[in-house]
Amino acid sequence: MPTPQVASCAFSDEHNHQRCIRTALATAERLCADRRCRLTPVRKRVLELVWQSHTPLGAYQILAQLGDEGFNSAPPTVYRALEFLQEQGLVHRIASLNAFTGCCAPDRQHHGYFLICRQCGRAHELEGQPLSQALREQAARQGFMVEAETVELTGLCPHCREPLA
Amino acid sequence: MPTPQVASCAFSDEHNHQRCIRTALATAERLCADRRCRLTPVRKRVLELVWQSHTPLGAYQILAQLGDEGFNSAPPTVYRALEFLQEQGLVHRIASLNAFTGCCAPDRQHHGYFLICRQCGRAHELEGQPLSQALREQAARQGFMVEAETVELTGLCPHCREPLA
DNA sequence: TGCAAAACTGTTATGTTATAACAGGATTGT
DNA sequence: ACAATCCTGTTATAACATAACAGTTTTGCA
Ligand SMILES: [Zn+2]
Ligand SMILES: [Zn+2]
Ligand SMILES: [Zn+2]
Ligand SMILES: [Zn+2]
Repeated sequence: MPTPQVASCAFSDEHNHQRCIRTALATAERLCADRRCRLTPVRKRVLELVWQSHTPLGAYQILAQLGDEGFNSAPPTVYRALEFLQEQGLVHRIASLNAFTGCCAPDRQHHGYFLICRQCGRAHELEGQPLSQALREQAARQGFMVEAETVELTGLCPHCREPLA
Repeated sequence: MPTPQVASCAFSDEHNHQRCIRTALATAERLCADRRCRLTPVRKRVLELVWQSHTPLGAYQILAQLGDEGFNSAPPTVYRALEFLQEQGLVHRIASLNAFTGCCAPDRQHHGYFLICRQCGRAHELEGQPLSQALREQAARQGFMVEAETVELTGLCPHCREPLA
């Protein structure tokens, strides 16, 4: 039986996001078990907070929420949790926002490509194997060996365009 | 007669980089004159410093150099200059490095795509009309209107790969 | 079970990047 | 000359991120 997939839901109107969150956490639990790494309470809670937000969260926003809940709330706590979650492919860092968002396909090998709405702040993840191909060809022509990709497109999402049309 | 083009020279070994800098500054002067905007001394000097560096410069690195030269050296000085230069398309900000680099084709309409070497720190600008096309198609399928693109590929440049081969 | 190594967390301090807000000066067009 | 605009100086602070070291928990193995 295939893994339940969490779709990138940033621009989808009607859906039960609680379910997205539960699925994401369940997938994370399973992946960490498979990989023999530990999804500790702080790490799990950080992942949950990231998923609960409808826009990418800054480290200090996460930190503030952790503090309200009695967790330790010094910066290293949250940066360490985020580092772990990134290593496991459970969250992506969005460089142009200095913020973090849940990965919509943590059990698949991919790069995170994002459409980021400047109006509502939501970030939609594209799973971009085709893009990857085109980018790598350009790079190869220069003799460059690509190891990591940052692809972030900023603009207006379908909802935020609508009023203007 | 066409505009003299400044090539992206980050990964090219043998060239007279002083000439690159002079050309970049001359092009900037001309563009600003055409556009009736002012390439003031600080702005010009910031652009020159950015071009002089073989790797993208952080704002505070620029600031330090300005300070040594008797310019005012509080952060807003350099951030304002950089903002102007970005608006005029004379420099690009590299989000994944929090750093700035001179644009290699300021008189052409384009997005800055970068190959960034994690070893030597150099950043090579690709003028990526073809990429742009592929990216926009993906976005269009989602109903997303792209306004700005951040495309930064990190890895090893031709020179830094060589010793490993 | 007992122990050592490894992994994780707590804590303090500091480094780095970026902007807000307001005052003053230079430039431009009329 | 004057007003509007643009540019710069200055102080303060916000936002983002890591270093370094101490202590605890977990894990694997004798
Ligand atoms: Zn992802
Ligand atoms: Zn939107
Ligand atoms: Zn450019
Ligand atoms: Zn290199």
